Amino acid sequence: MASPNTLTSQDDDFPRWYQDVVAKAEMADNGPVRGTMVIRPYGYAIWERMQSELDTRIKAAGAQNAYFPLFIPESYFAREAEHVEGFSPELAVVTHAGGADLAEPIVVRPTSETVIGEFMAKWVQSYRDLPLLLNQWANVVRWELRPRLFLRSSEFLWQEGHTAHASYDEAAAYARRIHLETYHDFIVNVMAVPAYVGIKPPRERFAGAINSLTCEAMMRDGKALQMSTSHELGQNFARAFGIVFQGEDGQSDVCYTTSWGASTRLVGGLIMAHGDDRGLVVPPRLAPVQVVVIAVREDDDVLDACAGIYEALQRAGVKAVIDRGRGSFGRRVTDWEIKGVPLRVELGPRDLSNRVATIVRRDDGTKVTVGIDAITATARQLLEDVQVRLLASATERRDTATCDVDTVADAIDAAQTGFARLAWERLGESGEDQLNQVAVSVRCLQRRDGTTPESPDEEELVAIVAKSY
RNA sequence: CGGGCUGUAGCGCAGUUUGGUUAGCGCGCUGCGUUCGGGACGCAGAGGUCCCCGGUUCAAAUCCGGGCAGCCCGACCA
Repeated sequence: MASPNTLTSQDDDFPRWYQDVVAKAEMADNGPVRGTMVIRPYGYAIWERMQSELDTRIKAAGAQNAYFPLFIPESYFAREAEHVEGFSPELAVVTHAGGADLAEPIVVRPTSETVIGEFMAKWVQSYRDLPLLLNQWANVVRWELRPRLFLRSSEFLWQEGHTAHASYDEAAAYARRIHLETYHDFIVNVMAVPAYVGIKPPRERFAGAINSLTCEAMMRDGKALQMSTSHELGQNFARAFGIVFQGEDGQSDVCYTTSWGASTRLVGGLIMAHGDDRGLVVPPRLAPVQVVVIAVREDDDVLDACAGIYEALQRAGVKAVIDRGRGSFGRRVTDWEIKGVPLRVELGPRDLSNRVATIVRRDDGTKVTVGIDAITATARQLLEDVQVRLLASATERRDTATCDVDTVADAIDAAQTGFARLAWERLGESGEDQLNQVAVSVRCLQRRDGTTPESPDEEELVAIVAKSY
């Protein structure tokens, strides 16, 4: 087994454990439908935890869940010029249904600004209807040229938020709030992945957006992965779809809209940010299973003791499962390691007679022997330690692989192994061209203190430059 | 669409250069037994349109011609 630097499937370095645990390793064998992906139950359990954590934060930001159609009339796309231009090449279009050719082709949604815009126009009449804060959990389809497991599959699951506001400032503030309080908070505090926050340079923006905010993480091979985006759409979509409201003064005005999303790509990001040669490493706050209680042997007394430990853990709010001791010990241990379960409690007859158990950490492999009565307290403390250590070590890896440079040539050089940081005004259009020619791009623009700027026109911005997935 | 490469059992591969009994190996799978404190072992089994079509030949996974599919690097991108 090799390090999980990439999610390619033909490579000698391909970590085979993805296939066992998380997803079907190669894209699903699905005839001419290329690049679809099968997520196995354990991988999906991780995604469900991501959904749950994100959904809580989305609701805290006031948005409500809703659902909109999978099929979108092709004409909707034509209404926003940049949007149609950006998405046309990757649309899957239905031209035939119900045994006949359709009068108008139907697009399988690649994202839902257009349908949701259509409905927002109906729903918004008055300033009293604003802000309208919607979110949907859905699958979308993008016929990408080169699919990649988890990172760019033809079909993927995500959450897409869509909001309409009465003013530019309010819309911008909301996009920023989602960017920081929903996405960045989740990525850092739950996934334990340090992410650079910032805005996209104009050429990297979402098609139709006036500003795109992004969280960019570094994978173990030094490449960048966009973990989430939040877009200020200005009045572009609102004008195209007629999302208009009457203000307190009686005047009609066009709304300002936002959209924002995070996808199953996050599962790929998790694998590549924390995984090691032994398999997945899932941070405790994200883990569907935080502690596995392993019976070293299938023995009644041992099983009783395991059940007691399990119940005590559950009572303390720890997500635990019992491995009941069928099969060889080594094999079972390895299986739990591959799944990245943060802690395992090993208990056998010898331990039982001494009233102790061994707790092993997945992240660094260290073992401690503790009295049976102390297991819950120790486990809770260790879970906290693991969470902290994962973020700290990922941050250290990222920081040592981020170089400050002064020239485009040095940036390209640094981007071969990590990130480069240089003054945005040093780069300019021509610098960006030079980067793009060698598959390097500006991932985001930040202020000098690392915070997210309002626009690319702010003074003294720095560009984070890297190769990306 | 450019540049590389590959199609043989569920998965990973050898065999193809130099055509030759019944097409092999590892993992996985089924059964029985012994095991079980770090990926166990023995024995017995199941499992194949050798990508497709055509040609050469006594004989084709192997040679020739033509297709098709997939993977990797690039353009596109959550």
